[in-house]
Parts: sequence; structure tokens; C-alpha cells
Amino acid sequence: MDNHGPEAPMTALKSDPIGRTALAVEITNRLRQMILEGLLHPGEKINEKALTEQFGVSRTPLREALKVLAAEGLLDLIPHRGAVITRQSDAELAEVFRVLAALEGLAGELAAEMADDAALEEIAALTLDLRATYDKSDRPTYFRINQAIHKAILSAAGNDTLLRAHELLAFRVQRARYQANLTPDRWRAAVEEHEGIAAALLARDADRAGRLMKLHLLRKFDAIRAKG
Amino acid sequence: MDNHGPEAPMTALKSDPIGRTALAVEITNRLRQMILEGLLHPGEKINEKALTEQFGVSRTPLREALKVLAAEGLLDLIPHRGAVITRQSDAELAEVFRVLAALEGLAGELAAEMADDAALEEIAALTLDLRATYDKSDRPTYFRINQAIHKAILSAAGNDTLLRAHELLAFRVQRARYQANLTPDRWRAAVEEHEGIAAALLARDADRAGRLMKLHLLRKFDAIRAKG
DNA sequence: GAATTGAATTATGCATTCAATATTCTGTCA
DNA sequence: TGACAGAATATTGAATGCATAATTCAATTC
Repeated sequence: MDNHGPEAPMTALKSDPIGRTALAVEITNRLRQMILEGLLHPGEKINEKALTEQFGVSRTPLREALKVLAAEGLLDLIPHRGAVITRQSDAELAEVFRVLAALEGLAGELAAEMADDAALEEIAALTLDLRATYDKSDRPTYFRINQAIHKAILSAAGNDTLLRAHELLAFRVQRARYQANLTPDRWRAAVEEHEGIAAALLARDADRAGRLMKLHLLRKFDAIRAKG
Repeated sequence: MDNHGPEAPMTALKSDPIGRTALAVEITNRLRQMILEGLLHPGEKINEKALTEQFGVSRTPLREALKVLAAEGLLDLIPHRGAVITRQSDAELAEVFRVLAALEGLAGELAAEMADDAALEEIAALTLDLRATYDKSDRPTYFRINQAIHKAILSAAGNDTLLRAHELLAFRVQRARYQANLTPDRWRAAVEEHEGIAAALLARDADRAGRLMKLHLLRKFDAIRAKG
């Protein structure tokens, strides 16, 4: 698996081979990472000067990075008053999840329609692994495999636009660290849902795969919300 | 109706009352408009100097605007080589439409679930108007009302995240001017689809409203593709 | 003692300047 | 005539500087 993770989103289509990445995109990625990891707290105001000193760059590329992150919805740019990390209300979290559910539903649908057999078998295999980690109560590995499955389905859909739209929204809920808590009931149900999805994919039942993916996301959100 | 249109997307949450908009956002909007209107052609390279002279500003705010538009997917930023208007292949158009269909489907679903009666009745009324313009073969008005209905449903969904995600993708297909041609058959079918959607909304049948909206979009795309 | 006004400070918005890379032009050679 | 090498030019990337708006803080007034 590629290990660049969220700090290098696939936006970088044609970055030149050697480490000659533009400062602005480097800063964008670093800042996004910091926000996602919680080093910068929602509601917190960003001080340009402090960051330029921390990064050792001038304000110009930093400000360009801020514009990009604002476009991604991670920051609010308030005229003459600077950038503020967007705070996410419960209501907004609900909004985002609803959209994510629709997008992942579409991913399931498209994966069932268009993916090649190998991709679907890989997803099925991962789902077996998921069950195994559940049986062993291995939470960290479970989370990893769960992420891998979702990513695999998104990829199998073969729609970069979908991938990008999903990525943007996923950034915004990642901060919620919604995976931190998982009740036994929810855990069991989630595994079963995944098995249902894998089955639908193998059966090439696009409609069912889509519906199950969507439901899976909505249930996941219900579980998060239940915790408060 | 508010008349700021696409040149002032709802990103501007807290713009200060008096006309003191930042240059960078002004330029962003102007440039986006120019791209959407086709004044800047896909594949065309953007010359910063030329644009700074045209707008009468320095390169700094212009470059910030370019970063934002690149984040929106309207431009590709190639290191040391400048910005290029993204050209949309047929494949990409198909991708975007698929996602748009999912998003509008969600909008229909949410509108049926959450909108207040007044909003739904407004949509129903607009749908009657739509039928009337169809009967009169008044294409320009038809297009206007059609747009208004879609916008009204999106708004009725009461999900700003959905609205924003939709807006971003809508920008990208707007350039296709897919409304320019409309066969008699397709036109009739579209009106009927809209009536079905309005009925589902009034019946508060979220599932049906969602499915019909999604289908409506997919059919619209089929019609575009048929033309080539 | 709390509130308010105005000066001092700080931060932001934009323009300008400098540096590095890419592109174009010109002359030479095959 | 066409291809190539190298200089000249243009363009992009980043830093600095300046103007303006916002924030802070102290002094004054009620």
C-alpha cells in the first residue's frame, strides 16, 4: 500500500519527479495534516507570522496554502481577520455523513458494475480478514482493514471525481475521530454489513451493493451520534 | 431571486456588509465566471501577466485565486509552467454526472424527509410552470424554470454540505453547455420525470423522490451523450 | 470601579522585488 | 534546409516592503 496517506492527496497529478515540489503545496499538505491530527484546534485562529517562522517560509506561499485549505472547507477565511479552523457542529457532522453515505453508496454501485473480478475478490478477501480480526478482538487491525476495504471499494468504482469528492468530505469528518469508540453490538453489526456488501459486489448486484454501502455509513454515523 | 449567481458562491459566509470584498475572492469569481462562460478555453494556458494587466491588480491576489480554482478542479497547476484550464474528456463528463446524479438523488431524498410544506409546494408550483412552458415550447423559460426547480430541491434538502459539493461539480459540467440541445422526445420525458419527482416530494416518499431524481440526472446525461 | 475613547501595536492585504526555471530566439554545423 | 547548442527573454516561485484595517491597552470620564 502506498504510504503517503492524507498528506499527499491525489490532487498532485503532475508533480515533477525529484523533490522539487512547490512550497505552497508542501505547506498545504503539512497544514492539512496538522489540522487533521488535531494539532490545530477547531475555532482556533491561525497566526500567519507564527506559522511562517515554524515552517521557515515567507507569508506568500503560506497564504496560498490557506486559500486552498479554505476552499477544501478546513478553514474559514475572514476578511482582515485571518484564518480560523472550521469548527464542526453536530449538525454539520450529520450533513457530511449524509453526503458521504450517498457517495459511498455510489461507490458500491459502480464497483459492482465496473470493477474487474480481481478487485472484487480482493475486497472479499479483505472482508474475510475483517471477520478474523473481529473474532480476535484486534481493534487496531480491524480499523486498518476497515479503512482498506472502504478505500478499495472507492477505487474499484473507477471514478476519480467520486474519489476526490469523497476525499474532501472525509477530511472534514476525520477530525471527529469517530472510530475511537465502538460498542460490541455495533462492531458485530458492522462486520455483518461488510459481509453483505462483499456478497453483493461478488454477485454484481449494483443496486444492492449501493444500498448496503449507504446504509452501512448511516449506521456508522448513528453509532457515533449515540456516543455524543 | 438573488442575482449574484455563480460569481458569488455561498462560500462567502461572513463577508462584511460594505463592499470591501478581498481582491483575491473577487478575482476568483471573475475568473471562474470567465472559464464557465467559455472565455477561457479548456487546454488554454493562463498567462499571469496578461491577466494582472486586464484586471489591474498585482500577481499576488491573482495567484491566490488560481490556487483556489485549481482546488475546485477548474484549473491544473503545473509546477513552473503555469495554470491550464482543465479540459474535460467525455469520460470525465460521465464521471461527474454519475456523482451529480447521486448528489441530486440525495437532495430529493432529504427534501422529501425534511423540507417544510411551503418549500415542497413551491417546487410543485414550479413544476406546473415547467409543464406550461413545455406546452408553449418556450425553451429559454423552460431552462430557467428547470434550473430553478433543481436549485429549489437542493435548497429544500437543508444540507449546506450537499449544496456546496453539488455546486463544485456543477461548475465543472456547466461548461459542457449540455442544455443547448434537447430533442422533442427527451423534452417530453424530462417534463414527466419532473412531475414524478414533484409528486414523490409531496407524498413525502423520500426513497422514490431520491430514485427519481437520480434517474432524471442519468437520463439527462444519456441525452447529452447521444448528441456527442 | 466600569465603560469608553484614542493612541500604539499587531496582523492582514496587496504590490514590488529578487531568484530560479522554462521558453524562445539566433547562430552554427551537418 | 534541418537539427542542435547556447544565449537572450519571458514566466513562474518566493521573499520583502508598504498601506490599511483590526486588536490591544492605557488614559480619561462618568
